Amino acid sequence: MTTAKPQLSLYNTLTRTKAPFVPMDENNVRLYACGPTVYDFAHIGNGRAAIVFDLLFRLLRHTYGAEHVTYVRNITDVDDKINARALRDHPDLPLNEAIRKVTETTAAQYQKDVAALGCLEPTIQPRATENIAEMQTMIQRLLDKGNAYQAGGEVLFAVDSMPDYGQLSGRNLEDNLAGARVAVDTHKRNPADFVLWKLSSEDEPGWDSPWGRGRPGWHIECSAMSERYLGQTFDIHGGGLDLIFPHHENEIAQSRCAHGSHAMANVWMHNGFLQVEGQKMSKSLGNFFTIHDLLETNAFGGRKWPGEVLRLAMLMTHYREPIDFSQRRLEEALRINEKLRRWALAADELGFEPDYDRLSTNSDFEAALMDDLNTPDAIQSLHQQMSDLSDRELQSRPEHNRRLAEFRQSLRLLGIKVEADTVSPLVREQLAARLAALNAKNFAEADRIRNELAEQGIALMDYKDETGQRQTKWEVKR
RNA sequence: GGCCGCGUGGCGGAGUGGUUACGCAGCGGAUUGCAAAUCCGUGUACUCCGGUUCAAUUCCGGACGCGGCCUCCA
Repeated sequence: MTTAKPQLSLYNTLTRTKAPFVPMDENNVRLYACGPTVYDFAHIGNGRAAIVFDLLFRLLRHTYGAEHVTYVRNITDVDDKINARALRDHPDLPLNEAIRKVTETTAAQYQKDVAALGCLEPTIQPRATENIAEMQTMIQRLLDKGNAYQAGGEVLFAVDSMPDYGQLSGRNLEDNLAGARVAVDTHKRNPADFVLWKLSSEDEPGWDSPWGRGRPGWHIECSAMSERYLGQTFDIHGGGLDLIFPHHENEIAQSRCAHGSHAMANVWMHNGFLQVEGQKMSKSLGNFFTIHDLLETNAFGGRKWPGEVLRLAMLMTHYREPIDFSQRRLEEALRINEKLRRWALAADELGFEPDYDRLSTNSDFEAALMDDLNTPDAIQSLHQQMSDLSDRELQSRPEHNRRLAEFRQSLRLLGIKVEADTVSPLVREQLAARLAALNAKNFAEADRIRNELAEQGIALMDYKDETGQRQTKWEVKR
């Protein structure tokens, strides 16, 4: 009996519908996600985006083979916020040096943070500053084709030159004007026109160009880098909901006009926002948390949170829905994670190969993920699997091992990290001493040791083995 | 003002035109020297008002509430 492999379906912001995903080239499935602007620690909202597209990356690798997927996530290291931060933090250094210091340390911190959240490294992580020439080439092409013009010391994209501008966000130019919040720049032909290149003053970073020493606008880098690494048209482009307009809309405008193409990416995916304890996360409300805060400090809920718990807390909700990030939610994720860990460690003791392709996951689990990354449903399957695994009758059959391996693979596909803990030799001695006390029915001594270990965060679980001998399992509390 | 999305039991959270989601917490039980872990059992639900339908939480319309974008933003 063979069951058809579930077909991956994805919700496409461009069409506002869910549809089967058909890659342009099965041997090179291409994904681009907007990465961080490296001027400060990434916050947990950034973390959610990283996790969502990492999961998609994992799922694509699982489906098409790890070597057949290219995932590009850019690092934006040109930005006026970076300049401001450099001036503030390193007033004594020359600007370029100060900027490099800011971008390098921030980028390194970002890599560390998202790795802790269980994110794989993307295939390519290009930096804007390493792709200035590509941006200039694209800008020149847009000028040559009449989609851009120079005015007021800037090169601007002319939205009127693109008849179907606004497709992604579902808004037309009149809608935008109705809001009347678009800054009125007299040098713009249309108030919605946006900057491709702007001149830099002496004390701003800049690159020489045919239009003078300056720096690129915000949107052009993604157009240039995605073309360089993924081609003029590629499969999937992702980012946060807030990027739909103007960022992604403008990327599409630049790329399609420069290439004369019908599409920049076939599928556009956007993850939902998160709130913190029911409120919008903002520095002024004092509920702004970085990934680093959650991982390494007691700022949120008075304790540190393991990366895999944060990841699970995110995946408990479908990626397009809003999340209310709360302490209660993290506590629930922590509990679920402990349970997942126990079964995963049981599987690891049997020594299964950690190889995505060699072992299949549970089919219900996989079907859930293939349905537009329905992670809550996938987690439901994990609960079902654990429930099945604990069935005595199943445990007596060889199939139990296979099911255990499937479960382990499911967790891997989700990117939930599980690593065995270790304890010191001293703790091992205490465990042995306690077991001896138990066998001597010296419960007072046994409880004393148990309490002592509990204070170190080590929880004990007594049981009897097949021969009726007392045994103790331990667990490091997280 | 324009555009987009959401409203499910104490909490988290899928899904469906008619049948138990699931989990966390709670409660009861098994087990345990006591615990912990585990297992078994268990209550509470689909914002409101219309419409379509034999039947709506599920489709349509409206109201109310919440969030996002239109300006830097995951």
